[in-house]
Amino acid sequence: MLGGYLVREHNGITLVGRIVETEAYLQNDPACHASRGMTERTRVMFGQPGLGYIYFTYGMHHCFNIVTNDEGIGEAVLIRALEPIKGTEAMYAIREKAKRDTDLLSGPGKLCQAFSLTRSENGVDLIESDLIFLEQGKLTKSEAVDVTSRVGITVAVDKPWRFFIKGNPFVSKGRPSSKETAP
DNA sequence: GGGAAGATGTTCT
DNA sequence: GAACATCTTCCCT
Repeated sequence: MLGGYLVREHNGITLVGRIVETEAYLQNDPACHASRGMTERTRVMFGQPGLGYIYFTYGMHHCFNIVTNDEGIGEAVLIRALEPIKGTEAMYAIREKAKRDTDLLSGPGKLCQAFSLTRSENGVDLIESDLIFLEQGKLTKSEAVDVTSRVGITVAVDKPWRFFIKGNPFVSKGRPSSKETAP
């Protein structure tokens, strides 16, 4: 999934971002919303692969996931950061706080705001939709994938399920949540 | 430049 | 009523 493109048509403007950072959430993973069974909120995660699962958290932020496993299995990949490719002017207009390109999409809450993804887009079919969909892309020769533990969680912090393009400036600044104790 | 805490609403116990 | 897959601001170094 890293290196692919997320395309969003909004108000007649095309926004494109390249996926540079993701996290995996599996069903038997305590940090995954679906680990405690299906609820009203996590229903989409148990749907067919290719759906977009969007939830609201911390009172002011949305997070965008892509459902990955078969129907009946609650697993998804969180999109944590995108590299702005197209429509950056519209992103700046929405995100007034952003001063540089690296401020626009470098975090799950930021990219949802810039792409205008809210709960009303929850459950969208990324394969059928003309408004939100994915395009294929791949890593260049000089790019490498790095892996760390995940960010912003309090359980299963030792699971190395955060994937990102090594050295890419648009990866979020969040540090892995595993406790790094001095040797 | 970096760490700590506040903001704020939905979901689940 | 507590927790939360975060972002921003404020204050310190």
